[in-house]
Amino acid sequence: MDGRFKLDNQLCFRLYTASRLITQAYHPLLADYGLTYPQYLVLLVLWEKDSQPVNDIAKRLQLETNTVTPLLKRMEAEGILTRTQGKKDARQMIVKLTKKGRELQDKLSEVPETVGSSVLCDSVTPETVPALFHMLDDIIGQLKHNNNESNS
Amino acid sequence: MDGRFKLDNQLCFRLYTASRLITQAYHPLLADYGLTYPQYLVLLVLWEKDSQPVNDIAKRLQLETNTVTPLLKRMEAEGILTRTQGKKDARQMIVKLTKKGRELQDKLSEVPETVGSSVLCDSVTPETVPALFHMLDDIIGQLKHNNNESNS
DNA sequence: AATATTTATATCGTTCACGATGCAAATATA
DNA sequence: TATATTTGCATCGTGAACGATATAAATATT
Repeated sequence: MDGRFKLDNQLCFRLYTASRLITQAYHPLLADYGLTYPQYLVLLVLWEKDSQPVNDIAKRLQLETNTVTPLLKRMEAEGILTRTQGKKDARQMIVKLTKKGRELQDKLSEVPETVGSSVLCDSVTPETVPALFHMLDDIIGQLKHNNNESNS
Repeated sequence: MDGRFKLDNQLCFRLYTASRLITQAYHPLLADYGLTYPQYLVLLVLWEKDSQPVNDIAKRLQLETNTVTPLLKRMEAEGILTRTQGKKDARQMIVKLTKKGRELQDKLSEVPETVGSSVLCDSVTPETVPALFHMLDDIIGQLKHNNNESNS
C-alpha cells in the first residue's frame, strides 16, 4: 500500500494522540476541583495576568471567542471568575478572577510538576525538551501562518 | 510569578495547539469530500486493512468505542462504509468500505503530501522528523502506560 | 447445565472546537 | 453629522471526545 497513507507515518496523528492522552493525564488532577483542561488553560492565562478582555484570552490560547465565551460562562457559574462589561469599550467583557479562582493556584500547585514528570522518558529529558519545544513552536508558527493565509 | 504555571513553559499546551492547528490545516482539503479529520483517520485505518471490527479501529486510533461508534454511523450514513454484525461473534460490528469509501483514497491522494509539506520549516525537516517522531512516540507510550495504570 | 464474569458495542449527558451568522459599540469615511 | 466599515462578543448547529452506564453475546466458573 502507498506509504503516504500509513497512519504510522503521520505527524498529525501523533500530535492528535499525544494531545488527547495528555489531557486525559490532567483529568484526575483537575476533576477534584471541577475543572476541565481548557478551563485550566484559562486559569493559567489569568494567573499570569488578571483582568483581561475575552479577546486577549482567546488570542493567548489560539482559540475563537465562540469557544471561549461558553467556557468562561461555565467558569463564571462555578464562581471562579467574573465577566463585567468594559468601561472604556462597552463591547469588551473584562474577565477577572474571584478569590476562589485565585486560591485555585495554590491548590493546583503540584499539577504542572506531576504532569511534567509523567511525560519524561528515554528520549524526552530536561536536555531534549528545549529542542522539542523549538520544533513544536516552529510547527505552530508555520501552521498559524498557513491557516491565516488561506483565509484571506 | 511561579514559572511552573507559565503557559509558555508547558509541553501540553504546545501539543494541544499544534494538534488543533493541524486539524484546521486538513479542513479545507477534506471538506470538499464532506470529511472531518477523525473520519479521515478512520479511512486511513480501513485503507490499510479493510473489514475490521469496531474495537480494532478504536484501538488503532487510541479512541473509545463511544467515540468511534457515532463517527462510524455518520460515515455509514454518507455511504462511505457499511457496518454489519459479525458472523463468528455476533457482538462484533464489522466495518467495511464501500466503493465510494475506497475511491476516496484516489481523490485524497494529494492530502498527505500537502499537509506534510506545510509543516516543514527551519527546525522540522526530513532529517529532524525521525527524532520528533521518536519523542512523540515515547511520550504517547509513557502516557498510555500511566493513564492505564491509574485506572486499575 | 446454571450462574457469574468478561467482552463488544451502544446510549446518554456534558464539554469542547469551530464554521456560519447576528448584533451592537466603536471607528473610519463621506 | 450621516453612513459605512470594523471590531468584540455572542448565538446556533454539528461533530468530536469521553466518563458513566446499559445490554446482549461469549466465555469462564461452579
